[in-house]
Amino acid sequence: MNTARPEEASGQEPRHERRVRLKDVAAHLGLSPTTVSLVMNRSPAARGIPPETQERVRAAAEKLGYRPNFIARSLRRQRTFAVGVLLPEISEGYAAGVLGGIEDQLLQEGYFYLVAGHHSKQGLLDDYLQLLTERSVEGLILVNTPMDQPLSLPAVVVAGHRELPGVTNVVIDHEVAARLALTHLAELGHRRIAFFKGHPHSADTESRWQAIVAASAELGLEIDPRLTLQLSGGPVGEQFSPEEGYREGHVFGQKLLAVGAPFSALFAFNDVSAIGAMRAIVESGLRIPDDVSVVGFDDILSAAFQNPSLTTVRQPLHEMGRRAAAELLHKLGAPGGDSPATVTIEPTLVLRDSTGPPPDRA
Amino acid sequence: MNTARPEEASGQEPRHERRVRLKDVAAHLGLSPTTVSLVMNRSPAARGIPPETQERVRAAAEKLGYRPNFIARSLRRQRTFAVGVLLPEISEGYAAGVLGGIEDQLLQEGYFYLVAGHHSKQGLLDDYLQLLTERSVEGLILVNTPMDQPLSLPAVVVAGHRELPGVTNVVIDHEVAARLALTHLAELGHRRIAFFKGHPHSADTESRWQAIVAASAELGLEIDPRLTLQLSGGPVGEQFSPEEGYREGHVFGQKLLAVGAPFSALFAFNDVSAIGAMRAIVESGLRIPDDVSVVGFDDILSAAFQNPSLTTVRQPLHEMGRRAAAELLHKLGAPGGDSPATVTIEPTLVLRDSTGPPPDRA
DNA sequence: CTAGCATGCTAAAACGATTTAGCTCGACCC
DNA sequence: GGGTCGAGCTAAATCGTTTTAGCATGCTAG
Repeated sequence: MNTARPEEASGQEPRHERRVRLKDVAAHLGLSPTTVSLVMNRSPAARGIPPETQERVRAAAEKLGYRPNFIARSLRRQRTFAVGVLLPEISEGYAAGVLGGIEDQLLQEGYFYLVAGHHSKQGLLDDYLQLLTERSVEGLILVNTPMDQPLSLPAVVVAGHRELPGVTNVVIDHEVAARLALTHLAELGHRRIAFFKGHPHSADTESRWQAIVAASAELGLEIDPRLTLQLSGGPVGEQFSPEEGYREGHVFGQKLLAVGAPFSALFAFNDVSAIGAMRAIVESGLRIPDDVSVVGFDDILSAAFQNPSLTTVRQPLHEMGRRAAAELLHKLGAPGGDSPATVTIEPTLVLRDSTGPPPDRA
Repeated sequence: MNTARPEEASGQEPRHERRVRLKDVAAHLGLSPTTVSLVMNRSPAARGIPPETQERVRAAAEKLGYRPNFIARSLRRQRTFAVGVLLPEISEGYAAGVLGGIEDQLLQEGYFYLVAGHHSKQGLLDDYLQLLTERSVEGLILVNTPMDQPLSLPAVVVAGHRELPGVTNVVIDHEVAARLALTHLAELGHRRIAFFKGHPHSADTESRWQAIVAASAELGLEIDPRLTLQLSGGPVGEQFSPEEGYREGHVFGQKLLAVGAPFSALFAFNDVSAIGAMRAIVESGLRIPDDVSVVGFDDILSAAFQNPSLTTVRQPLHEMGRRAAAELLHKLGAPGGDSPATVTIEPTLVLRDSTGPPPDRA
């Protein structure tokens, strides 16, 4: 019935009561905002404030439910503790895996991040880069995102095409990947191995292929050009969707069988094409792994669910994201410090049921 | 080492030149910051400023490369154009799909978002809720995230357990889902259908099962309790990983076959358990779909890659994320306005090769 | 007695915008 | 000649912090 109090007056709607500000705490204590700020931030300058007062301040802050306004603080300190992440799109599988790792690492270190999916459109990419800068992100992580201009912020690139001055690249160790897969096949006894090469526009294609060539030489395996098929990858700049990759794998599997040159194993460029090829192989009446062994690359979820389950080189996407974030935070913490140009991540071989010894030669 | 001219002193490293501020543009033109601000924001109050001056201002801003500082603007306007997203973790598949939709919608409308993965830990959830609030997000989207306390911000929940006052729930239309799947099976001629019920702690379990019961009645199908298996789902509060779900599906498929009661179709709770069950079915010597038809739920990527490919009820995750974001933006735009308590999204049935007519009865 | 020095605080200026409330000047009216 | 009006601006407050530079006050030392 008391109408004097404003919060009573608007009693109908439970209005958002205003957030408690530093100033409110100060007023409540009869102290200055400065003092409260110093205490709350455990600033070294709070040396001069007696423990008793400090305790009073903290108690009041707690009691009033004071929470500092991060925006105001950011403005004043010129630090946002936020980084920007640019990627083609989240649902892509690859990017989502990496993003998960980025997320873990950043939040753990008290940072947040803003994500923008540019859908492989240059215009959007430029716009979002602009917007992120306006929002004062402190650094950038680019996932699977081609970039030609030099960046005005500290940056780390995951699966990037080219080298950019000052930016760190996080890449999978293709040497190890090739050696793992081919050693496994060679030890099983395979000598004639077919390959799917990656799309010419994919970042990983070239280095992976070189690693395969090197590892083959090391192991004394010969590469038969007739058994080396290059996936097309669709229109420049766009990525194949997984379904398209699967279809292409299916078609290329059929092509491979049609070549006529004998082979007992296939090392595909990625899991989706491997899975597509498996379908073609099974359809042709051959059995996996009895007649043909198949090794994929990536270790997507479906790889484990295949029948037979797919042996594959696992890209630790989460770990790659984690490292990318860690590397960026390092740059932010030590500007001008020593940042590696490249961080290589070790893949692992996941042994499943799609590989086995080659059939006995008649 | 401090010399007179700072920018000369650090000449070695091409230091970040300071961002151009509003004040700089104003000074450059001999105008006041006020004027420049009015013009740049096309404020109605800029009515009084002659077009010629406006043009001068815009030209100068362009020339100097002026970009407003979003932080400062946020502080003054008390708007951040940012929302917070809480989810268990990004790589989970479900959440990543929804996040993709959220992302599309929000960026399109000029918002950004901050994501926090709480890994199903209450402590982390509370902390991140706090942190997001401190960062002044304007609203929240909770994906697959149980929440008991009422929230202090406008919020939309995707796949939430309970109803919260004032928050909008985005849910799949289970009625439609059940009808789609069961009608399909009934039309093929199936009468004896087995079911996997969801984990007791999953948000969707109860409503989906009720919908199944209702649809069965409608279609004159009888539900045999012996053919109704409830998945366990592991420890309370934790989610099964996909691999575990797959293994559970495999085990439950075996159980189902061991029951001895005849059935010609299985409607699983999700794709991973369906895929696991398919493996058990094939291993037992039965053929899919000749002997047993299988319908999944979700349409994960692997569903299309199975052999045979899996007929499933597709949850349009992207669309659900989009709608959630749209609904939140609506709330933000019209506070106190009319927000539906529930938004239901229509699933679709994806026909593939795991369903067919039942075997002829002898 | 006074300079010097802790001690315990605070005033005020940032940070970079937006926004409210005018201010100045000339033209026009009566 | 004084008042009014509109045109074209601007001063200053504000958002909520942090941080620099001091200001009182009382004690001690010389």
